[in-house]
Amino acid sequence: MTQSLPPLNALRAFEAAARLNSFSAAADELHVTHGAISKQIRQLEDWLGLRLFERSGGRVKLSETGWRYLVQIQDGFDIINSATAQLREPSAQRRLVINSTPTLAMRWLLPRMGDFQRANPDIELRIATSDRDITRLDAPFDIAIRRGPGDWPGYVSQPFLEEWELPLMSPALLERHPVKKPEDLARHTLLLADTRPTAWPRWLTLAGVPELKPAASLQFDHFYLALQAAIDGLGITLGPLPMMQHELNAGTLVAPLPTPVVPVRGYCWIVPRSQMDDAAVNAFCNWLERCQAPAGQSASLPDSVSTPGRD
Amino acid sequence: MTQSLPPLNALRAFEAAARLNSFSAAADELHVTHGAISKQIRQLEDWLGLRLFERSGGRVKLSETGWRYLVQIQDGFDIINSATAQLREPSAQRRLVINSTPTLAMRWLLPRMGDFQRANPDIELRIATSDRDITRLDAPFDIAIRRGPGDWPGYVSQPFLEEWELPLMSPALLERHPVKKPEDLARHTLLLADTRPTAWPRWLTLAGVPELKPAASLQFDHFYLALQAAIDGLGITLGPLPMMQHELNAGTLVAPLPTPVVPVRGYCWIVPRSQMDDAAVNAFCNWLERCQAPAGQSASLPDSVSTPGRD
DNA sequence: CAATCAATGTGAGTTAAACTCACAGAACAG
DNA sequence: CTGTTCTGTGAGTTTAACTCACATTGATTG
Repeated sequence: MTQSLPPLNALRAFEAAARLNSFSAAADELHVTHGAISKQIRQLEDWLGLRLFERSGGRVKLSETGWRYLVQIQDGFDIINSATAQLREPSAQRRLVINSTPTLAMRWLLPRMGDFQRANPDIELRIATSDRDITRLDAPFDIAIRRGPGDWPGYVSQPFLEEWELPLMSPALLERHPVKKPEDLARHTLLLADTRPTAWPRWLTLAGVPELKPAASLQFDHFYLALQAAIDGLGITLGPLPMMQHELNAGTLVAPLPTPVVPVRGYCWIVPRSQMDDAAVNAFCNWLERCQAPAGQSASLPDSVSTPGRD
Repeated sequence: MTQSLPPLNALRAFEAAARLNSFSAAADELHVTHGAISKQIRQLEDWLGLRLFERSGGRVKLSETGWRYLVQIQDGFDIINSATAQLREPSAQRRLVINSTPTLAMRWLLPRMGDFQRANPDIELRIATSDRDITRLDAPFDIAIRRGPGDWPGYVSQPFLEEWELPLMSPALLERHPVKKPEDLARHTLLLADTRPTAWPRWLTLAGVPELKPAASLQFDHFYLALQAAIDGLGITLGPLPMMQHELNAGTLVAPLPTPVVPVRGYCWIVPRSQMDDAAVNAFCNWLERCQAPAGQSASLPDSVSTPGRD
């Protein structure tokens, strides 16, 4: 957490000077003397053990290192700043705010949400997306959706969707570069996502090829991009079922290797305990629980994928 | 920026005490006395003009307000913390890092990226997504893609994709609720995205119905979700062309009202000046510039959309 | 060229924030 | 009841932040 924070006041002086590219302008902004700024920045540089500014002839120029540092800490200060501003001006919230992981929103919620809209025309929604742990969210929400089960004190949560993973790719790619056994993946581009760092290593291990090196890899920060890349034929992703069942049924994606099918954590809705009496919240959660896809729809698989017992 | 930051040292004491739910534990962690923590938190509360903890009988309990504040400022501190840690341990980067807006990644880059892969099999990519201004990014990148033109000192930028907007919806929704003139939008759900706050007001104004109120609205933090919601038949979004031309051609989406077509800022690639000699960077930028869709493909429009002069 | 200006650097001194210490009060457990 | 643990607070101490005045440097101007 805060175990190795630099001197914060000095950091503040640095941010201003770096942004303004001028110690005296920073001094003006912070209502101190230029000498104070000069010293604070020196202090910070000494603390860090490196130079953040290049100095020449009574002028300073932000170094490359300093610039990289600036763009990062600015975010930190901005967040603190806006958190503080929000604290001072309470905002009224009128619509149901759902905070979902992006992939689940794209591939599970939106395709089915027409049903919710028709059943609840008086409930307006806002969908915000994040992979963050709910305790780390910037904005309040009525319902969050995350992988679970999890430990969320002060919240009520309930699983509503299970998940297991297996390789998915586009039919066109499969036709161009057939995949009949796990070893064939070595000739492919694997699609990786920051949010699921252990997915491929785990699958490859269970498939008996832990040392397999792909021909190439394409990295994404979010999984929904990896899924879209698979649909666009860029490579092979580990795909979640039943979330992608619709794409399998439609033939947009195929599962070339039906085993191993790796069970992973599913999804839970998470609601602040204080919101549990809200009718709209309850309507949405009930709807989530009723969304499970019918079992055993595997017509488009090369072989029949055994779907683990769900009845 | 940093104009209204609370006393940072006090804030740090608050974060520790709130996280640990104990002033004395916070004192231990920060290597000060409990009295110091008590006073710092008092100072912060006075500065803010509100109570962050509920006190009873020599015990403290984080208030609801305090909790909301905690989860937000923790992010800020975490960012500063990890920026500082990164500064101290340089990390080697090996692949071309593209930082794109999510919508452009999903709808323009990924569908075409197979071409880039085939032409450049030795260039591995990482796609990160963000709507932030490039000066506010957490992580370094080789190439950023943002709406432009913009003012990016220290960078080289080049427009590569123009854009204009008009309403898009799914054919199924159009059939269910026909749209023949702008006023008909009043019976529909409009899809809104934080990243394009003025899009609908501007379009409605140009369409001559500035006061139009939709039957409902569905809000998203990101535009790519609004586009997916339109494809899933949840409502009408303002859709960008030529980005969504493929969906129009395929009949996944239709444009019920061909005018007004609103020109908006297009996209530029943005590269740090220091990276301009990199062959991989140049290959990607050149590819971006060659990606323009062929002009005049409007077979799926109810009426022929006049595509502004592009030849 | 010299003079001027604007910028940062720095030592000594001053001020204000941060902190300690010791005592106080409250709640809980045994 | 006593002992323990926790936060609260006034007085005093320490330290970080700051000012002030002078110094240095490079750019600009005449």
